[in-house]
Amino acid sequence: MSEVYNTFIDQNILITYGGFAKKYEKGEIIYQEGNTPNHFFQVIEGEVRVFCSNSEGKELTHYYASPGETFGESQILTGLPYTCSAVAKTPTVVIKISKENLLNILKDFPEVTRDLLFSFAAKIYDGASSARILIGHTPEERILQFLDKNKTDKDQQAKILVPFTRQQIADFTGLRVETVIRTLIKMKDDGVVNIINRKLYY
Amino acid sequence: MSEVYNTFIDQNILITYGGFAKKYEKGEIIYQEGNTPNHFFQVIEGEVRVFCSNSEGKELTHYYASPGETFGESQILTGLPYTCSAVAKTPTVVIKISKENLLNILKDFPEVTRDLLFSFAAKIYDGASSARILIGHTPEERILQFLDKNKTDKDQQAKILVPFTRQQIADFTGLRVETVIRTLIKMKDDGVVNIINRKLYY
DNA sequence: CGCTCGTTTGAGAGGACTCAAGGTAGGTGG
DNA sequence: CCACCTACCTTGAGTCCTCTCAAACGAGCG
Repeated sequence: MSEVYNTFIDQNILITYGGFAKKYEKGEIIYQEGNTPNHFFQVIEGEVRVFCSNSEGKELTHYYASPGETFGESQILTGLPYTCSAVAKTPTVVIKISKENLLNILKDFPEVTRDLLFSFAAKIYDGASSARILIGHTPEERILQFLDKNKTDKDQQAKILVPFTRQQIADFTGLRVETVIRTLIKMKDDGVVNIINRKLYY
Repeated sequence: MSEVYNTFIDQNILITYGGFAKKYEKGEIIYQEGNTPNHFFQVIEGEVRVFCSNSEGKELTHYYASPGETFGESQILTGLPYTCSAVAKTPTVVIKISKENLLNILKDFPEVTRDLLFSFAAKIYDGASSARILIGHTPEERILQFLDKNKTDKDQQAKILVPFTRQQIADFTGLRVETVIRTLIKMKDDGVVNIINRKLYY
């Protein structure tokens, strides 16, 4: 997710309005493509991977939700079935709250609605950036888009460590691992990235 | 866009708070990739195409904004530069309002904020669906995703006219026109779609 | 009729994917 | 301290299929 608006709903409010915490083991499914949405989720601890998969079982990562971030918001509000799955990447604690209770919060706390609106705007922006990644038909172009999107400090001249494995980059860009590896090597030769001891710097 | 939440802001409120109408000719650029966002837009008349392009100049359509729909919301709220361009597809009238004025509306009208929140949720959902289209590595899979997404009545058994040209489908799916055409012909032979007099039915 | 836009067909090349196998690092347990 | 295991990274060869470029056809419109 974009780091600009990392807004979230006050935990106390969530609990007061019927929200409850739930723990998930690593790898446990929180919800699955096709399911009917019942809850709004906010991460307290751990990390959640939200992704969708195509017919061949290839998976595209949409984003990782970290503590403080929400996920599954668009589905709970639209009521449309999940088009993505959410899986705990690490042992994770989330607060779940039903749609009805969430709507009560929105009614009683205009500032929460406002915060959420900004958070949603960031998600839309993020989604559009993801689409940008997926159209670049050159692997290099896709990877570059991905790296740029995830570069926290855009002005940083020095190359910094990219905290993703080749496989994760592949899952974000819709490429195969082998293609990512081969392309990164080419990019290293061109001086675009550094690879030191298998670690990637950009 | 998804048709579920076609919410928009009351025109009178927009005008009262400093919004103003502006006319664009067909093909005129409303904003461009890289620009700094200054306004929030709502379509009154006509149709606006929002798209981004890659280095080769290939364009990916994100969505068409019809009367009543908003666009460029995520950028005005996040303040991040445009990653897409918006162009009037037909002669178009939009209402523009500055960020400052928009924020005043949000402050004074909680229900507008709420409506916008739902509208944003639909946009996020829509964006995720677009990503789904782009990962299908078979052209048929991509086109099918696209057709399903745009099928208004999901339960409709009879095939209905698809109101998009081959080129438009190509721009939505990230494929080339020729590929779309060849794939559609194959899909016709398989009975998935109908093509009568060059018109596509699904 | 002539223009324009959309559709269609053909032939060819490039490149990402696929499958298969091997290499490397970091962590765990004896 | 070493052997093992697992997850990640790397390399190779071959196939398939989309893109590319080029050309032409069809329909709608003034």
